[in-house]
Amino acid sequence: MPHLTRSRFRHSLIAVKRDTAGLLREHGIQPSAQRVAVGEYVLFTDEHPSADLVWSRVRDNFPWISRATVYNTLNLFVEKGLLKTLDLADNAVVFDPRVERHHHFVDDEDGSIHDVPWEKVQVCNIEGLRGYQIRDYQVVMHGVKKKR
Amino acid sequence: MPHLTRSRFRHSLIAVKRDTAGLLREHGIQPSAQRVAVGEYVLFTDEHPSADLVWSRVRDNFPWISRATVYNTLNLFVEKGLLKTLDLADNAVVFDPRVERHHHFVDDEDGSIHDVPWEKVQVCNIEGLRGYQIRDYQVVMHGVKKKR
DNA sequence: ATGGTGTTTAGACATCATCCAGTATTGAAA
DNA sequence: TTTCAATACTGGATGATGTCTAAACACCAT
Repeated sequence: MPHLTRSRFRHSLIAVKRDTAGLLREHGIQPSAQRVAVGEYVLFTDEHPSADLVWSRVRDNFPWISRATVYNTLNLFVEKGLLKTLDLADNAVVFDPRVERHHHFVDDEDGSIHDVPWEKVQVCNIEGLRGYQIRDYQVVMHGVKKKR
Repeated sequence: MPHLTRSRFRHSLIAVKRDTAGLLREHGIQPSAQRVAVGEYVLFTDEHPSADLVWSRVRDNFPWISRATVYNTLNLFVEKGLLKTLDLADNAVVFDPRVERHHHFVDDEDGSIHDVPWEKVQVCNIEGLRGYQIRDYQVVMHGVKKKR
């Protein structure tokens, strides 16, 4: 299961920063300076950023990068399987570097999005649905984080 | 269960068209001509329209209605519980007059959205999730409609 | 008629995302 | 190392989506 392995690898902080370029190359992407800069942020964040948030974050270290490049790069990463897009709330697309299956919880107070591991929740009878060829599915939950 | 009853009522074609105004009034909305025109389309459609599609559809019968009025009316309907918004795909908010719980299937080929009845699919162990206070949830499926 | 409340309107504005044409960079071949 | 073709980057234009505002309008009670 290459995806799971890849993901675990990416999330182990030690091996990560120094090899973003290699990661891009493995996915058939020429690692330009701009793409590495975008990748170093977006492939390792868990804040589910919008495209413009990515732009803003990357400019902290790379002030001259253009908006079009960030959008192009994000779309390229999605096409090559490094990112997924989520359409969950706020009529804004956000990006998620966890490409393996998981569910999502949306905090309606602050709009934050949280990953819920695939095993925590089960969906039953979905194979029995007539008329649809299901390629992917997830549970989307809305609510608020518990105070504790 | 007032919601289910209300919904079934609304979807029974006979009782419907002649009483959109009454329906609005029951929900605390002054039924102006524009609001009734919007309601007669959006409260009985199953095509999950975006705001601008609503505008376009309503203008067929009501050519002088303004865009702002359609947006205002849709937001008012959501606030008063006649509609729900969905953020499922295509970075555009769409509206759904089925306010009772149900799931959604998104056709990735043509972008169409289909309602899946609540009973067809079950979600297990969702109450056991720690850290989240869940107010609402649904299963979102992606794929293609079966040819048949 | 008058005034008050609430609604509608057109257009301005803001944001999100893509497209385009010119420029720069890169990698491979000579 | 130089050249060239392919690829990538850039700023600005464009389009789509959504909100806001101020003025006009409609309706109702006085």
